[in-house]
Amino acid sequence: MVIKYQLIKESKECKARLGIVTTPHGSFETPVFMPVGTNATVKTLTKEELEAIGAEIILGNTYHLWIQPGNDVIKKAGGLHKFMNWPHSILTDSGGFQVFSLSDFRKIEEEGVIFRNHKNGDLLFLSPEQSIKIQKDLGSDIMMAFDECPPYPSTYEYMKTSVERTIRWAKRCLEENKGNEKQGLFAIVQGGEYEDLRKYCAEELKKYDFDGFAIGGLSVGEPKEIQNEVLTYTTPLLPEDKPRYLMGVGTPGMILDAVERGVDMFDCVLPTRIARHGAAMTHFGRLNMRNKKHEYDFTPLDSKCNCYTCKNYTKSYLRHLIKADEILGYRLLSIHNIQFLKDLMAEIRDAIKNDTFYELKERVYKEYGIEDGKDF
RNA sequence: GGUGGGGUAGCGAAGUGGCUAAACGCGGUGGACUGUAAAUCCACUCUCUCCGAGUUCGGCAGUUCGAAUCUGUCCCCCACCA
Repeated sequence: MVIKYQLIKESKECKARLGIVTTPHGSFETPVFMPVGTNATVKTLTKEELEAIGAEIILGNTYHLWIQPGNDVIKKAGGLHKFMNWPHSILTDSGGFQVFSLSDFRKIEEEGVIFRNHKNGDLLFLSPEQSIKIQKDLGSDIMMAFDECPPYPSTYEYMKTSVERTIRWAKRCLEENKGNEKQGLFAIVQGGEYEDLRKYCAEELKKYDFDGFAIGGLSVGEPKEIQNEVLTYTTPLLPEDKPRYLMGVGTPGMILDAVERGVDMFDCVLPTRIARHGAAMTHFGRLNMRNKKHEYDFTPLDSKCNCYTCKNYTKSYLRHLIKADEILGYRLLSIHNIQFLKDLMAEIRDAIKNDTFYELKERVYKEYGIEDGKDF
């Protein structure tokens, strides 16, 4: 296996687990949060800043890099690591999510998906083989299988058809990747809110030699209870000796819920996106830095945070930067928000180690003001 | 002093007889954001006892059923000429 997973400890309290994932570009402890860097950049941040935060693995995106600058450019640059100057691990999403999120126009066929370039309207065709070819050019450590991410809600009939196709596509990805000793490949379990379909999908995918397993099709607008329910019955179906990745989840409450059910890896655009929208994630809940109440507040963003931003700047200054639309404001908030989640993950790992997970979960829910249906 | 142009909500700026409490932009205030078409999007932004009502478009006086829009006059600003 290109990707190694070492299980360090299972929680005595719940399904949470502590592990170490090793890729060709390094290893990191899990549960882990992976910042999203779609366009070969974690928006606004440099490699040094990400390293200072302690990020060990980031995401890139097949679809976006395929249409710009083009996988050939990145291949010639020596791969995505060299291209973007990130010597640590990279996971690339397959483009499957863009089929879901991007286009009004798309036609899903057995062979692949026809859809339109969101920048210039060009007709594009993405298939499992094409996605893997691009990801090979990118040279990511972990590639994702090309899947279909069906919307919520979808009918059982549709979901069944979709899941069966996603399984066939996963096998084609595996076939296309045969002999690749440098990159790992994760399969994606779909099935929506239908337990038997999730089970079927997981059982089928488990038969093949994937390096890890993701749970997809969640965080697409379904209620939190459904997400938890799906995780409760899906995660135990996944191999214990491989990493488990919940795609697209990144609010503190949902991360805790998912870790509790045995998930190891997370990614989410939330910290970087809301930073650019002027919001900070703090131990006291979400702060909208545009708000007037921060005008004369000369204390740090988050008194419990030791990030670069909190060590050096005040709320008043950050509010000023955001209101003045100064780039530095968005950068400083991005640094803080990623650090915030990074630190939360460290706390989670400690809590698993010490079997104090529920204590932590309760505290975080209370401190962050997480309530039913409202998570950050 | 003369000639021309102009004074509209916090600012800029449309509107030139009824459909106008008045487009739009900025600013202001709040909200949203989940495998990134997102430094984006949404709402509110004259006053009030806010379903409804009341005062507005430099001031005053008129014309009219009805005026930000027409007339007179006064005040102020800008440009050019003396």
